[in-house]
Amino acid sequence: MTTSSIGLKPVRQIAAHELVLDQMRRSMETGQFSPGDRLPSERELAEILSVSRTVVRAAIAILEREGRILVRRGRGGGFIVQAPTYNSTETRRMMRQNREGVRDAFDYRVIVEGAASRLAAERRRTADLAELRELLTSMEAALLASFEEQTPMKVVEFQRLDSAFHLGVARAARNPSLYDAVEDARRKMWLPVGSVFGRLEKNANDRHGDVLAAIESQNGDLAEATMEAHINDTRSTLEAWLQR
Amino acid sequence: MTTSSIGLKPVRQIAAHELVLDQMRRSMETGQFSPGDRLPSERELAEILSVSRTVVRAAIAILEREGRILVRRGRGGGFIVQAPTYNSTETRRMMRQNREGVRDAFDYRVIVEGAASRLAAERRRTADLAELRELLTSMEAALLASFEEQTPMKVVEFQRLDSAFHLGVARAARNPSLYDAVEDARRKMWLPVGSVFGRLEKNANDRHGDVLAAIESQNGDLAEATMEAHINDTRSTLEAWLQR
DNA sequence: ACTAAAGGTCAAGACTTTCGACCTTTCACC
DNA sequence: GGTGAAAGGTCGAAAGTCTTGACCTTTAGT
Repeated sequence: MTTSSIGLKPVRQIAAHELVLDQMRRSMETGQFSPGDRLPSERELAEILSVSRTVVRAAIAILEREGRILVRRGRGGGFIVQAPTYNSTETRRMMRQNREGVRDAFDYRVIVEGAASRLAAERRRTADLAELRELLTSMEAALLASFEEQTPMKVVEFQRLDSAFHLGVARAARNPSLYDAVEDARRKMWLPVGSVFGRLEKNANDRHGDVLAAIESQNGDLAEATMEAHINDTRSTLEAWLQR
Repeated sequence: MTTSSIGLKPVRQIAAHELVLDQMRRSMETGQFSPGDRLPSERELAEILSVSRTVVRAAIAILEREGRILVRRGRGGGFIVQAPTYNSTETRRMMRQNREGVRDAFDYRVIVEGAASRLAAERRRTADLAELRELLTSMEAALLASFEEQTPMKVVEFQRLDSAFHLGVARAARNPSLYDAVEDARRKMWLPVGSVFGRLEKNANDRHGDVLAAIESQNGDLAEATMEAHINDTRSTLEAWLQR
């Protein structure tokens, strides 16, 4: 008879190149490197990440196959970040088959981002407000620009700023675990989803101003409620898009 | 000139035996194995965790050095879980030097466990209630027993049940990310802290009943508020203990 | 006393990662 | 236009970790 031992699951050792891949993905997704930027050179990356070049190359090879970066040889070459190309039909199909997962992901976002917004209202400093305000104006600009010319590039730029704004709020909450949770929640679901809309809605930026205002006024309840409303707006938009 | 590249941190590859160690610790801390229990045999563990015996042994060796398990050879031998021995003076000193970390950890617990309690109220099924109710009565019994005879063993038993109760609430919320967050929050801070109190307060179980009642009545607001109050009670107790 | 069930040991081989040397491509500058 | 520097590309040896399987030792139960 084997012991039932629920709770002990097989461990999966994570290869060094997978860890590297993860970090590079994250750095691109959080907008540290935008489309067109060059990543640090192979040798620099190996140095920064303290792994061998071999490992860096393994990660790079995967990103290249995915089309996420372009590899150019020779002087002035390097790894150039490409705009992500999502297959919206595919994503939509996947999400339709996983309604429960989508719901859970949004519920989780509402919880952690709502709480982050509340704490941010209580703890924000002047520098936080300045940073968020700047992101807000950049988003306005990006949104307007995107209506004159709807390129994927513009959409990506807006989403990069959107991510930066939400993470900025989380940072202003000054709780490391909570920040990680927010980052995690966004990575898990929002990035693939968000990038699939393809074009921006006119109201995409409406709620951000309200959130910032609530944080500025140090009204925790309001800040939480506004953020929750914002995320639930997005949820509705997504659900409508899934119905279509 | 080196690229600044903030955000790309050195990756640390995690050895298989560390992953195993982690799972074994978790399984003991969440009360799947209590002091006195025998873990599955070396060979079974290797099978269950799909690693080689060598790896299992590496993890076991560490747990043994820490006094967390006792290794007995021969037939009828095995790995026997020991009651954890925390050094309360040491822990207190560490926590005094890290007040901010303690505050953040409690803030995080309030957020995720409060939210879990709310969702649990909305989604709980009959089976959840039965499970929680049973844990509650076991806790009552353990608490009473601990007053007749304050052994470390009794305290550990109560804490095991306490953990099971809180995780049970999180499970009833039926959101995997949130469950992980609750587990994480408890592991990060509460287990070392909780086990350091040394003896149980008479009111240690008072709030659990209220939490369960609120969840039973499907009153989300109340369930959240009660859980928050419970955790903040604990926070106060801990802070008083740190002052002493 | 024997046997089965446990932990303990060892060695060969596979796989991953590191390190260092060298090759090839490309651009910028002279 | 040549040349050098800066990039990616390739290779091979050595070190480290993990797997596998065979075997040893200890101990409790029959």
